[in-house]
Parts: sequence; C-alpha cells; structure tokens
Amino acid sequence: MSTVKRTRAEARVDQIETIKDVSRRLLAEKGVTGLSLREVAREMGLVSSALYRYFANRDELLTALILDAYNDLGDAAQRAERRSAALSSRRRWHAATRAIRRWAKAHPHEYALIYGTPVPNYVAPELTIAAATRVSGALAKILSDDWARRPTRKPAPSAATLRTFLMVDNVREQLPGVPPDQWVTALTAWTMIFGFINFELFGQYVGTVRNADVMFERVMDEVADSLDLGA
Amino acid sequence: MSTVKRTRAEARVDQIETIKDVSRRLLAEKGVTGLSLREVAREMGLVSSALYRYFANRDELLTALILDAYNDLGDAAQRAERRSAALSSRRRWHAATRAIRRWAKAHPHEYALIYGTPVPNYVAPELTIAAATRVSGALAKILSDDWARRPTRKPAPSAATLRTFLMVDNVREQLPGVPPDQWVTALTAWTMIFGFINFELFGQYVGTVRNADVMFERVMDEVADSLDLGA
DNA sequence: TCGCTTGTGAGAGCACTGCTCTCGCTAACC
DNA sequence: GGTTAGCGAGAGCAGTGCTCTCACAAGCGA
Repeated sequence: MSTVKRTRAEARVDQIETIKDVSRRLLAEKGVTGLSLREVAREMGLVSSALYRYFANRDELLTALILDAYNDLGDAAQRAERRSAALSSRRRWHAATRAIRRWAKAHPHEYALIYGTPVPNYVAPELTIAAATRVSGALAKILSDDWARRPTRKPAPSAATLRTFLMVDNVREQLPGVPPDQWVTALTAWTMIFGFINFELFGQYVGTVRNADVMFERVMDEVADSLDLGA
Repeated sequence: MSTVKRTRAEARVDQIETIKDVSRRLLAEKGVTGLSLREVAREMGLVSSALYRYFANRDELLTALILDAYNDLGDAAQRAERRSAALSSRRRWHAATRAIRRWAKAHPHEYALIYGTPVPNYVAPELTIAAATRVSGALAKILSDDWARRPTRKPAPSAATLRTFLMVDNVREQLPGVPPDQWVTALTAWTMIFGFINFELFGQYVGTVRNADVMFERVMDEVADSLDLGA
C-alpha cells in the first residue's frame, strides 16, 4: 500500500480539497440547492457527520467555494490582462472581458454563487471581498495603464461631487492614474460586464438576443468607446 | 357567522390568494430557501398536505409568485411611464427607471426571484416570459415615443448585421419607430438598469459606492445620453 | 328532496436534509 | 510508552417536500 508518510496536517488539507472538489462537481451538476453535505460524504465513502470535522456547517463550505470561485475568476481575468499587456488598451479590454465571460459560461453555477442571489443568512466575510476585488482589479489595471500611456485626452472637469456618492479613497486606489471624472464611467463599465453576463446566463435575453457572442463583443466595444480606450 | 354565500370556485381563488400572500410574507422575511410549504400551512392553520390541493408542488407555488412579481414590477414601471407621458423623454426615462429600482428595493426577495439566480430545475413557462416583457415594454415605450417626437437625429447606418445576433422581429416589435442602429444601445441600457440594481442589491458595490441613490441617477443620466434622449 | 360526485382537510408515512452527540480507534506528540 | 488530539461511525433530532388514504361536507343533477 502506498502508505506515503504524510503528516496529519497534510492529510487534512487533502481531505478538505477533496471535499471541495466533490462539492464543486455536485454544484455543477445540480446547482447550489442540490449540493448536500450528505451526498458529498456519500461520494467520498464517508458518513455525513465526518464532514463536520472539516467544515462547521454548510455555510462554511459554501464560503470556501465562493472564495475559490472569486479567486479562480480573478486568476482568469488577471491572466488575460497580463498576457495582453503588450497589446492596445482596447484589445486588452476585450481580452479581459472575454475571459470573464468565458469563465462564467464554463462555471455557471459557481458564477451564480458569486454574482447571483446571495445565499440567505449568509454574510460575506472580509476574505471574500478581497478576493472579489481581484476581478475588478484586473480591469482597473487596463484602464490605469491606458491613462499612463496617453495621459491627457478630454477636458477633465472638477469632480468634487464624487465624494458624495463614491468611496473615493477605495476607488482611487483601484484606479491609479485615472482621472476622477472617469470613475463613474469605469464603474458603469464594470457593472455592464456583469449585467450582461447575468442577463445571458439567467435567461433574460431569451427571445431577444440570438447570438450572445457577437452581441457581447459589440457591447464591450461600445463600452470601450465610452472609456475612450485607444484602438 | 359570516357564512357569505360563496361558490366553491370563489373560496378556491380566495384560498390561493391567501397562500400567495402568506408565502410572500415568509419570502420577504426569510428569503426563498426559508419559504416552506409546511410553514405556510402552519400559518394558515392547515396541514401541509392541504396545500397540495392548490399547488401541485413547491415549484408551482414559486412560479405563481414569480408571475406576480413580474406583473407587479411591470405595473410599477408602466404606471411611471404613463404618469410621465407629458414630460420630456429624459424625465420619463428617469421616472421609469427610478420606479423599477424603488420596487426592487422594496421587494428585494421578490426581485431576486425574477432577476437573480434562477431556481434550479425550474424552467420558466411561457406565461412568465410574457409578464417579463411588460417591464422592458414600459421602457421601450419611452424610446419609441421619443423617436416619434423627434424622428431624425443622427445618421443611421445600415443595420443588416443585426440579424446575425438579434432576433430582429421581436426587437422591432418592442421598439416600434426606433431605428435599428439604436437597438443595441437600447438593449444595453436595459441591461445596465438591472446590472446596477443587481450589483446594489447583491452587495457588489460595498466598499465602492457610498450613496447608490445619487449614483443611480447619474448613471441613468449617462444612459439617457447614450440613448440621445431629449432633455 | 334524495343521493351521488367532487373538493377539501387531516393524518400517517417515506425519503431526504443539516446538524449534534457519543463512542471507539489510531496516529502523532511529549 | 503513555497521553492526547483528531478522526470516522452511528444513532438520533427536527425539519423538509411529497404521497396516499380516509372522512366529511358542500353542491350538484335527478
């Protein structure tokens, strides 16, 4: 037998990883309500109570999956952003948004977990917020780089009023180098990406949009226009 | 006793209405997963099996609630659209989008039911699609009216390619009088409204947007710009 | 008015869920 | 080498959706 010398801690992380893997598979197959601790245990040849050694309750398991999903999607967006670093801002924008949408379509249930209806009685811990930032961070990077390359463009009106409805410190941190009068546009663009994917994945475009691939490219191009991204 | 003479059919619709009312209350209090047939029955002083006389299963009850939600929101949007009929297109746009957002914030769980993650294993019947159309219909009316008032504006390039990714017949029906080159912008605007509300209600703006009221007005104004709505 | 049909609610019961608690076993640590 | 701490099994509780049978009564046609 491959009684590989493993410390208890190693076995534990292995077990946790298996639980999450099985959970992800069940999640993909039957959606979030079809994900039951008992079935996960059954698939692993365990009894349900054993799982509580690793996750205090179902919510905690969900939190772990949510965290992983944010990170997975964040990776995808970041990879696209970095791989396209040498291209034009517009191409980078398309690359990143495309990567986000591709991930969403490949993992619809995980996407729903993070961008759909929040699970009830569930408050996202700090950790997930940080992970969530990585996606928008990748997009923000593209905008910041663009402004670093071509600093002056439109007239930039004063934006003191932004403070009344934005948390300007946080936004500035995300968008270094991007002038304040562009912030609303940037947030709008960010919203638009996920508004589109939500509508597409959740069936709101049925009867209206025939080819979402083409539609998405086109909409993202218009969004790039609004951001004044260089071709 | 008020043994009002009621036919059996009348009593039945009353009972159905009560079930939906109680369900809506529980839905508002505990979210969709907290809505259980047993508890509805308990609140009504019935035994759970009795409910199955009126709804074949939980999904059917949910469908009824979804339908009502679509109609309720549709009413709100349509009322705003009609009440503002005499105003400028831009004011009408703000009135309608504001009404939609207000309804969403007043009925967050019902909103989540129709614009959040779809309930698993649940396929929306034709009826709900028709009801869903009423919301976009109210918005579309504003655009159509605007184009009826000020027919010629921008140059209107040919839009034959639209056919490749839009179901043009359905879109044209929704947007009579609006030139095809505006259709994508219109769909984008529609998407934007619900993208924003989703992000707001589902917590994605936490840490970024301080005052969503102001932000919404501002974003909707920019959307109105993109639609070239007359002030 | 009588008798039958049909709608209704109660109750028991099945299979499932999340979760708790106790029990032994065993691997790791002092 | 003994102790401790982690682990999995198993029983059990309270809850869920849903099915089926049974008794009752309202409303219908004859």
